[in-house]
Amino acid sequence: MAFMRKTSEERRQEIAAATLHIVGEFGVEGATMARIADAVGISGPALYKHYSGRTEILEGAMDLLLQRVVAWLDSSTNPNALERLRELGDTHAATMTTDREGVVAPLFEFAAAGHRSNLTSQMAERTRATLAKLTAIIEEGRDQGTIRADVDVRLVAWSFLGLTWVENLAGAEGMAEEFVGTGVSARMLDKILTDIAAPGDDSGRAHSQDC
Amino acid sequence: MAFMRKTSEERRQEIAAATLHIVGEFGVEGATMARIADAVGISGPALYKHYSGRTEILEGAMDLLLQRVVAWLDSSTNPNALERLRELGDTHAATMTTDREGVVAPLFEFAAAGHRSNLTSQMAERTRATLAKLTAIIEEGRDQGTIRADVDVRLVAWSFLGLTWVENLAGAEGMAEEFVGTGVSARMLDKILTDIAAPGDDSGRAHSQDC
Amino acid sequence: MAFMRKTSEERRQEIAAATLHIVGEFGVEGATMARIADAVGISGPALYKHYSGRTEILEGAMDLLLQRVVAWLDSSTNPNALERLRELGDTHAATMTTDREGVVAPLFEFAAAGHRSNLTSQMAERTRATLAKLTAIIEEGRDQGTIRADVDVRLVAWSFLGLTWVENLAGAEGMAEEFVGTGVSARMLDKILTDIAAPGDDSGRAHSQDC
Amino acid sequence: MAFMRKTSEERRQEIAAATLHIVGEFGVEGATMARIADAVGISGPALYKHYSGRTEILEGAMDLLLQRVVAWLDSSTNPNALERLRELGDTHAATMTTDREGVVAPLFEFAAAGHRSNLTSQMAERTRATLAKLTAIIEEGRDQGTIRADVDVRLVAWSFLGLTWVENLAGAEGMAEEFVGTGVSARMLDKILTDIAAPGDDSGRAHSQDC
DNA sequence: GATGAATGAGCGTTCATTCAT
DNA sequence: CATGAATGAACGCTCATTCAT
Repeated sequence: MAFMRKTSEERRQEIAAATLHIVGEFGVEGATMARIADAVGISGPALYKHYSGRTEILEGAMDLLLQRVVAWLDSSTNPNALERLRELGDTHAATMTTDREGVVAPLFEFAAAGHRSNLTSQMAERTRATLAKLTAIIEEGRDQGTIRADVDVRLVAWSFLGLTWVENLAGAEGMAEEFVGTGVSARMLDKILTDIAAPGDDSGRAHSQDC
Repeated sequence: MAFMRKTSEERRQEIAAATLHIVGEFGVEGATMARIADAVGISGPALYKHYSGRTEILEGAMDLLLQRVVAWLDSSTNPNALERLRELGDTHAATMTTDREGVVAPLFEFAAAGHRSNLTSQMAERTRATLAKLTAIIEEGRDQGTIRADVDVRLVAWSFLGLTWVENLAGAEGMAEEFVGTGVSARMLDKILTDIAAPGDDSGRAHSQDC
Repeated sequence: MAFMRKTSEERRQEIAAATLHIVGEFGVEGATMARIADAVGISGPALYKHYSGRTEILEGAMDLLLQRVVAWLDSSTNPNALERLRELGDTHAATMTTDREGVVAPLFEFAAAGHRSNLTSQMAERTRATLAKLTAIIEEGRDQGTIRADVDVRLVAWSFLGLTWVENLAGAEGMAEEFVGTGVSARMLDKILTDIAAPGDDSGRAHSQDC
Repeated sequence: MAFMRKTSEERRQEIAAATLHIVGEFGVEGATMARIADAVGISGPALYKHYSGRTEILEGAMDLLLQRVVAWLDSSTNPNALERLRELGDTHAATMTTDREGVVAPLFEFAAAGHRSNLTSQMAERTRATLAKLTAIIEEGRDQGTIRADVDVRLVAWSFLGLTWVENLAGAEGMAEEFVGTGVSARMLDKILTDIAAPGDDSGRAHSQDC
């Protein structure tokens, strides 16, 4: 049990996951081969049996990250698109405190490192994919009548995505408590959703009172 | 106060400024002593005559950054607080393309690096100062009647600050064109301001149509 | 002798041959286990089933090389010893351009690496064998009257061997064209042979004019 | 005395010399940064204060080598060109046993490594320079009447250079004793010089008896 | 008081070799 | 018995920092 040899695919996943965690904790540049190897429990050069080099490991970590983001976006099966958005927002805010290193932290680190490493294009691509997914949800809501017809879809998608970013940044700056904990973040989400909720639909927990 | 003591102080400023620029271009971890010394024109260990080490230099750079942020917040002298917010937002969006390295880029880099260097607390402090300043402006607007009385001041301050953050992150991810260039960012700003504009006040360039 | 025992022996030969080629192309230090395994088509530690380690593989390659050198020395069956020497010289110069990797290149590489690996003694042995063979040819020529009786046999043997070495070194330095291509090498061979040709024997294509 | 700081130029020379020696002993690929640093008495990365990297160190070593070769070629001031050649040959054979690592060994190693590293062109250039210098000496001898007029200058130059190469290779193969020690090398030099000596000139110590 | 020399820690990577499977 | 996983040593190189000068 102690010194079990793992198969390559297991190891690859293990390495990617460990790297993702390390990126979340120490940043992309802090994700050194030694730290990764240490986290996996193997020794330095052994990483090269599973990946061709550090870059490929980082790419593998990004792939895993992407999967997790997709999983997040698919995590809500609520048929009501507006409700779905709210649940996504709630989930994101929740993971800010429960599993930062798993998704939001590395996501942010990759984005931050993006314009220096050559990972930029990949991150931009991923971001666009996320935007597209959000856009699709909003349009679905518009079609099903839960979201107002005159809504600026791109504006809303960016607002939603932006909110998650700000949560991340606040977390990175050690202000998660002040932004998320005190409910500011939740009120911002509420505002976004209330503003786009179709009249008569009470999916949004609160309503803008007089508009 | 002393006569020629300024030489050293000038050098400190020079070093801080150079460091800030380098941080904007290469990130916090890319701000190596060699690069800084090179940019200042002195070379190598001479930096230790003015600062006790790399950390202190970075702190000095952050101090300078803070000054610049304050200068930005004070850059508009418009008596109308609502208008002032709009001008600040416009200025930020503008500097995204004109002088990224000067303020927004290093600001973002410091925030990004924050939670692993020991600069976090300082950044949080700076962020709180900015929030306080924004809060003051909003309250001023409320008092002068240009901003609605029932506005959630903290929510608005965070929304405004968050918008600048998202602009930065979009820029870092190479998506400035898609977010700022296509006007999404401007529409988000407009939405924030329109929502808080006192009825009858037309400081906001556009109005939400039916509210 | 055994029936299917040849498989292993074949593999050994295969490995030795591949190694020889690699040594010719990348040098002794460039003959890595990975490259050898790759060339043979098996991969990695399988080599240890046939050889005890890298050193033994290199020794195996040298053995094969020795065989090939012997084959070269035996390649001419011309009964006239003087002619035989000329043919050997011509063959060597020819292989410089046609099959460098097969013999001359690895031969040179092993010689070059000799004094730091522990292969030196083997190479010296091989060299002595070659010298002995050349000596035998020269003495045979002397006995059959095609080579002058008063010739300094060791001097001639070394001169001949030295010429092949210089051809190799010139090739290694990228000066094959200047040394072999322009006929300098051929004239040196001619000079050696003319000087030792017995008077009246016209085996040498040219004659020293005034002796 | 113990920890004296050396000036850069001293160190550069020191490093080049040490590298040359190491190349002579361990080959070009064996000239590792650690070994060089060790030989100089400084520690690894300190080398980068004087050279930009390993390649530049190797080039520096080659420069030094070139100087030494030139010094060798200029070491004889004998007005008689034929005598000069003999003295050069004698000196070379002598250094084979007295200071192998200083010149001949590294010279050979660089030549041997040449076709793999990108030092080839430099070595070829150096070789051509040496050939040119030898050619000049031979032509000078022809003009002054100590060397026969009908001599093939290029052939002689290559023969002479080739002899030094063979001495080197023999040394590398551990056969210096058999080639140089027993006088074979000296007789080869004698033969070259005797063959080109102008009739009546007895600069050559020995004469071929009957030609 | 500024500089050049030097260092120790650490980086990503390669290689010959071992061992469980 | 051949392979894939793993390792320890070593490689060239970068960096923040110290210290003699």
